[in-house]
Amino acid sequence: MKETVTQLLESALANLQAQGILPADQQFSPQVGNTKDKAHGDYACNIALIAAKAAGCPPRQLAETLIANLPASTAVDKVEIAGPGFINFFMSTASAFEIVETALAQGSEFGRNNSGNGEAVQVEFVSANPTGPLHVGHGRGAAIGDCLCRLLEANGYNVTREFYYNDAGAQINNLALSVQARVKGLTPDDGSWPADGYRGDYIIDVARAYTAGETITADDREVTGNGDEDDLDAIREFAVAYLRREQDLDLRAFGVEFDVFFLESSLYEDGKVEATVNRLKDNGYTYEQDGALWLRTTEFGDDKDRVMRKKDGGYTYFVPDVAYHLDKWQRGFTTVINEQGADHHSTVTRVRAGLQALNAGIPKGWPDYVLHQMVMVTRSGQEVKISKRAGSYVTVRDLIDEVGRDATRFFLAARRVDSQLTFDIDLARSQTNENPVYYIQYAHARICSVLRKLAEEGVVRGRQECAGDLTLLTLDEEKELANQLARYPELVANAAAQREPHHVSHYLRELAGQFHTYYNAHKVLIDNTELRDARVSLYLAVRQVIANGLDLLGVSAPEEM
RNA sequence: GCGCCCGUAGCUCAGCUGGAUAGAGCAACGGCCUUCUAAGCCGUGGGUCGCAGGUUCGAGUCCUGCCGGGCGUGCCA
Repeated sequence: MKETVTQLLESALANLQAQGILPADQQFSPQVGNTKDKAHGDYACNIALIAAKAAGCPPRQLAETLIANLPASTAVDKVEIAGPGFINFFMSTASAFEIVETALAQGSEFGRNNSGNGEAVQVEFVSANPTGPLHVGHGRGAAIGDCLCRLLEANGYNVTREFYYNDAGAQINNLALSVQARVKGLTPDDGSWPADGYRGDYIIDVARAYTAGETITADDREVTGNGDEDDLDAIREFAVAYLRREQDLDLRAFGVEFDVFFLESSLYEDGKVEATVNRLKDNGYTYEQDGALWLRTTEFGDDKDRVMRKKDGGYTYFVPDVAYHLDKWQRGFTTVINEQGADHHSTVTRVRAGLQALNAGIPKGWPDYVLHQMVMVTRSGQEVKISKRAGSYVTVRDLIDEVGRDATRFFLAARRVDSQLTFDIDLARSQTNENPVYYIQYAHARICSVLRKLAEEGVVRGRQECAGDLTLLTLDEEKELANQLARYPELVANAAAQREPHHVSHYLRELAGQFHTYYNAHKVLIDNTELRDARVSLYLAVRQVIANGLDLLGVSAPEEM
């Protein structure tokens, strides 16, 4: 529909260029927008305001000339000039409901497109250290990252979901020491407890399982605890496997599945860290100072140079990070998106600088980053900081157990990534109209309920069956509902292109609201079967779009509440 | 100090990459269930878009400077 208007305008602009009213050597691309006020029609275009200078005449006059040169179209009822020179398009009622047929014909495919053309895209997200249960910040990352993946898939990209495990650094040593201390019966209050040890209760579980000789299966490996309290390597290996399995179970409960779990340790094992270091040295971007090896990241926009190899001989975290991203590049991903907490934003410059210093033909701004801000959890208006199991933070598991998977996912993906998020447990738990998740799901369930009622009357409608005479749909609510459905495909395209998954939940909230309004104002199961069937067709289209949209969020679309 | 992000109704947030009179929801107040699910709907009130400049036909949106909050500023990740 919007495309139709755009095409009409493009053709009119070409006419004006042919007539010499507009310069032929300039490009004019009309931006067609949705109107806020229906007094302004269905679509509006500001091209006359923008091109007025080039035409050398007032915007309104140019708008008039443009309208005179618009090709005739049955889709358009009338065109008006408004304000300083906006061109407002009023679409015909009949054309507005074509979207109902389209949505029903395409079903779960409606809204999807193939603009990605099968291009391989990798999204790395969550990437928590295997040192404890996932916290709510990881949950936000999981919800955003997975929704982004679904959006990219809906645009025809071939998406790989990847989780990077920092299983090789100092934090892991900390973990091993903490578990070892618990194996030896120490508690965090003891004087000999490791300095930066992990104090959460889950360490007790790991220690107990290790002592008991349990066998842990985590992705690519199986590890059995040997119970030896002095074998720190065995403890480390066991603890990492244990927590990886636990994190993966949490993610599955959250409805997120990864294609690749990439281990930092494998970069060392495969010699990729060493190779990266050598390459950086060979390229002349490193120097020795104070017993450490430094990288000249300042040559690539960093504030100061960064240490690569510490005095103690170990590498700082960003060296394997660079090796890892080189590996991503070599695997053929020209588009890579890293979803991370904004508390790690300082790595962005560093990793990109390291990649540039490799001279590997990697583009400057590569890879892309989506950084989400912090999450605060509240209950009864008070901030919640403590989880019994993890100690100092609220876990993803806590939230799933308490408010459910759907609400957790929805709330964590419903806000712009760069604004801080307040997760209100009371709101997420409530089963009233305060809660947008239930509000949207209820719209879906209501439609299903109407279909059941209709079936009781002996009328069975296929979920994608368009029936009735759509020209009988003449109410304002119906046309606006149809217009909202027509926006869905551009929502899918925009949200993916901008990497802004929060648009999905907002769109659905609006669509559900419009539907509830319509539902309450006009009965659908009426005696006039032609009109009834047409309204049911509209209902079915709404149901389909809600289901498709919820699927992008990884939220269920229940048949009844 | 420096870097990144944020500041929109009492609260939680949108604002389609510069457009028309700034929008929702919640909370507050007032209505609607012999009618397809009231987990719903309708109505009312509520704003110097943090402040001050600038850019232009036009700024919540872009630029500069302040103020306030968050995060970072490790030879931690």
